[in-house]
Amino acid sequence: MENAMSEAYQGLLEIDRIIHEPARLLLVTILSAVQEADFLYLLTTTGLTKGNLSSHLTRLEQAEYLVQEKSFVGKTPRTVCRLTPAGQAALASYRQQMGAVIGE
Amino acid sequence: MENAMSEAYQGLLEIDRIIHEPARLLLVTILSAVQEADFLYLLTTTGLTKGNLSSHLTRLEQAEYLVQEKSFVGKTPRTVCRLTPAGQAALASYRQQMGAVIGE
DNA sequence: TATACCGGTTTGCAACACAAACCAGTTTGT
DNA sequence: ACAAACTGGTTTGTGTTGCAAACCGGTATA
Repeated sequence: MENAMSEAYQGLLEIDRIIHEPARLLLVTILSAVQEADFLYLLTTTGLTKGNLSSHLTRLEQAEYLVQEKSFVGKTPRTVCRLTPAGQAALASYRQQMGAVIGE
Repeated sequence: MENAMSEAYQGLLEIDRIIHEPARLLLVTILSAVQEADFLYLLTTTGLTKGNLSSHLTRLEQAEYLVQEKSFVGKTPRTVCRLTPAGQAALASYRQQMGAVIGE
């Protein structure tokens, strides 16, 4: 039983760090709920600074967990973000792993 | 509902980083199950390197989440670790917060 | 007397989360 | 018309920290 335990929990050491970071977990959790959100919406709902938000979005984009689509609304720029299937899968997997550790 | 959501999840940004770190979450999870464990037991069950294990234990000790009691068994040193009440409380609180986010 | 092990700790470094400074463009004030 | 302030972000600088490797005092082995 102790062996079973340690094997079940050791997965923690390989958990997805991209998602595990609290700010990004917050972002992907929000995005998984609303499908689509722009920079300013994420800025106010998360309370992150602009710099932080920008860099976390970039990191998630590099991981191909989300896409940022840049456009103009009238004359002001607008960035809208959406999770990719890979991002949704990564979040689902993370939830499952963490659920096993903290939960039941 | 979106407001309720964002408020519920924003706590993520203040989550306890001491516990949140995977290696330490693994350690406190194990310790919460077995009450007491020595360095070598933790070394083999976690698969951490000695250096890593040592520094994470030190960090948890500084946070007063665990105590390390050093003694000698015959002529070889032995370090046994046990969670403090504060440590148990911190883990319980962490589980609750993360459970709320990942949805159990 | 080396040599290798034991039970750890300390050191060195690359990664990174964060905030502050910055930037191109637009609107507002005078 | 010109400057100042605002908008929607990005880039830069820095302190922290997670990690592995080197190290350390002691003990058993050859």
